[in-house]
Amino acid sequence: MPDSIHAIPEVVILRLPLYVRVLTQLKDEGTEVISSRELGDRLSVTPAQIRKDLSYFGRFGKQGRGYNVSYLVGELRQVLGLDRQWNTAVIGIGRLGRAIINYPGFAPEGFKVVAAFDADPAQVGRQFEDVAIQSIGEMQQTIRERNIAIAIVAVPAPQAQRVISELVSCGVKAILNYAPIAPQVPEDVRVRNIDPVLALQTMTYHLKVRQDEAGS
Amino acid sequence: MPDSIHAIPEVVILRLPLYVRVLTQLKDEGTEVISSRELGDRLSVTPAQIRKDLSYFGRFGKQGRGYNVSYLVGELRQVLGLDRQWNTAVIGIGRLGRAIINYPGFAPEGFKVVAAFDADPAQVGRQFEDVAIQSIGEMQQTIRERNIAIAIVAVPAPQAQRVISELVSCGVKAILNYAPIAPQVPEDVRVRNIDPVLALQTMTYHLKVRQDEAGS
DNA sequence: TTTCGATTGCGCCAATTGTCACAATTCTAC
DNA sequence: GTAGAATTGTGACAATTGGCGCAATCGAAA
Repeated sequence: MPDSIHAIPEVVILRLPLYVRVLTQLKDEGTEVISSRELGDRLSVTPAQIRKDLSYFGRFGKQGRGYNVSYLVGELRQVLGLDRQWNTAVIGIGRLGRAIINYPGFAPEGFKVVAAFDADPAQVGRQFEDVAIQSIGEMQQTIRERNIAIAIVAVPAPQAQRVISELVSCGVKAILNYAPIAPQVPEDVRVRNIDPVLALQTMTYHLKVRQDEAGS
Repeated sequence: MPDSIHAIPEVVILRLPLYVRVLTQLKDEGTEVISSRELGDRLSVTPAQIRKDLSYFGRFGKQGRGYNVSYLVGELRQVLGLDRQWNTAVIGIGRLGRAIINYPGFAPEGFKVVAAFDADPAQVGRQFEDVAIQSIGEMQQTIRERNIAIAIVAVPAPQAQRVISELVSCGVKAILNYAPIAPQVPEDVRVRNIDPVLALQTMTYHLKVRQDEAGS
């Protein structure tokens, strides 16, 4: 159990899915073996970093040869818990929420939307892609019954913190948040924010420097 | 010019938009002054980190009092280059691309979609929200003419790297990528990826640990 | 077999990033 | 005016993260 000796840095966990993605692609292309150098080239990271990241979880490579792609991707999927299905619920069934329910990219990766909730009584009872919309009041019970571990929040910003707090009190420990806010949650709850505006705003700083230089 | 002495860590740039967002909200709520402690509480960051981050760009606070919200948000917007309009182009006008063009959240923040491109000739010429779809071949010229600094990529994964490389050769230095790939770009080009599956996959690791513990 | 080029895993060090703690300063209240 | 409470900005330190370099090992080729 090599992963129980030292705590694993969170940044490492954040990189593993990237490795999985590229390795899966390599596997589909028929590549059987890959070195940390080649993998690093594909991901724009140093080979040393890849080797170190992987070494937190085991010894997957062979000296002089590299990593067996199928084997490594399998091990990493297991490490990340991607070897099972995860049930999710979508909260907020507006344009965005409907798009999320219809998004075909989740299911093949093991993420299944099994419930949907909306505050608007007019929406309750409607059906999208096998999923019937329920009222917010039914959330706690459904989350328990359907073993929902991950919530996807797509409500308008003003309601987002309230909804997230409610999810937390339902025992949800992982939230994918599409609302443009900085949610406050207990530290044992993980939140990932999807926020294109924020992403754009982190790039303009560098563009500005460039633009200002050109102007002077 | 306090920001010219030391290079500013990239992580700091990544946090600034968060500060801007919360400060803007505070401003709207009528808060005039805020301390680093209160701001830190809202963002789940230590006060020291906020003070240090801000200190890279100037001295915005007053001892014994805190930061004037309006003033600080204005300064930070200027630092980030959010005090101007940024023209963007969307490439790939499928379901996702159309949703991006119609998304009402960009314009208020100064990001304007002024062009749209698609490889499918049947799409070319159609109009969405003031924006006429052009062929990929017209990209270079339009990017120059319309002063487009940021590209938003919403093409299917298999085409994404090719499109991104083409954008790079058109001189684009900032790309918001919705395709589930790890794009390779020169180091002077910035890419931010929007990828909900990847975000979910970074959370399951912790859920798995919890689940496994419960099982044993 | 033996040799040789390739590549891993990891100890150790370097670089980066975060936090502490405190002097300096501001505001308020009396 | 003065005292005291609050809070910034920053230098010094601590913690975290990344990368180098090399012994160990693998596979191929002769």
